[in-house]
Amino acid sequence: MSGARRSFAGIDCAVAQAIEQMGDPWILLILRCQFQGIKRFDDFQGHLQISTSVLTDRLRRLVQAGLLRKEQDQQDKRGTVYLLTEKGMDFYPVMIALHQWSERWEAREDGPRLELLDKQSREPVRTVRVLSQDYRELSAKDVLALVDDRSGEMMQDIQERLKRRRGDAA
Amino acid sequence: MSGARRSFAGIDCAVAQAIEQMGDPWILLILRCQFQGIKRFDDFQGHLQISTSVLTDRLRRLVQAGLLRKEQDQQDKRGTVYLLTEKGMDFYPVMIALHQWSERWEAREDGPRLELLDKQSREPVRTVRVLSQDYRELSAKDVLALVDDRSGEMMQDIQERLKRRRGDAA
DNA sequence: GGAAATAACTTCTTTAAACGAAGTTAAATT
DNA sequence: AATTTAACTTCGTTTAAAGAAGTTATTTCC
Repeated sequence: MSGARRSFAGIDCAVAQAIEQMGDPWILLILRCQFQGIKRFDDFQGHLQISTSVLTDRLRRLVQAGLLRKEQDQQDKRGTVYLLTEKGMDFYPVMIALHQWSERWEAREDGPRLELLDKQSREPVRTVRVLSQDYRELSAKDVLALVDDRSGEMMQDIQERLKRRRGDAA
Repeated sequence: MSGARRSFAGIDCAVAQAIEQMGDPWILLILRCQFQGIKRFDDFQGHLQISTSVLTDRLRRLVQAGLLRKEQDQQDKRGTVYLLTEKGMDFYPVMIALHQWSERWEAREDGPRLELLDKQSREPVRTVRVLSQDYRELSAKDVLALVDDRSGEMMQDIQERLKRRRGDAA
């Protein structure tokens, strides 16, 4: 981004918070590499063709956000390894959901690039979905997003706008 | 982004493709609004405090990418409604996974901002996870990412790098 | 043990895309 | 007919991204 890089920190919404940290192409690509087992500065660079200054910046941000931690490489003391924290590993469902969405809608004609198999059973993993307690697949229209009373004006503002439009319109 | 806006289109990887389209804060925030039922230009602007030029651009991109479609508002013929396509609706699991991840790691001290309930049962939706066929929760280390033979050099390059490092190191 | 190589950065300059503000067009309400 | 409103477009400025070159501290090679 440029102009004046906006902050979404003020928006009282979990997704906006997440986007504040993760809504950057390089951040997401670096994390994707992590899930493939890439841990070192040079390997990120070799794979992603990212400039050193940007890579440094994004790794720093990821460490600051608590998704990665820095450690000295035990094999080569010069080296540094960037390892996923629990918070970082917990991002895995988002990454896989993104991967599967992309495979569904931007698929190459000659089949999937990458198959994700459960190591234990050797079967493909399930498609990541929003599920009910009894495992029904839910779409957006099946889900009620209940705004908590304590929420800021932001969320309630939306609901009022929509109410006004539906009710008073025409 | 600036300098020279990088394209990830060349990277032969589903996630990179997805990030090419969706790895932008405004794109994600607009889509989040969509899932909340916001459909009109002014409502996006009122909610997100996004400048008109950027909003125009991002809506255009979303239409071009096939996640939204433009239609004339039936109530007010001046108006335009932006509606989710099937591809757009299919992004829902990614959004909810992101939401839940954020609630887990950036939670406010006074509880969740938004509760997601299954309309049918009124119970909370399940946490979005990567699941095996028999519904075991899988983390990254439980999943084998099998690279297809037909994949480009990119993916295989990673595997070779890692092999070399493990094998020939020390 | 000294020289060359390598890992992981910093610093610097250039560039172009993103941002915000103000202006525009066309439809609808008064 | 005049005013308001929706949905943009245009324009100038800002600023982060890219890329190249330089830096420091190990480590391997001879």
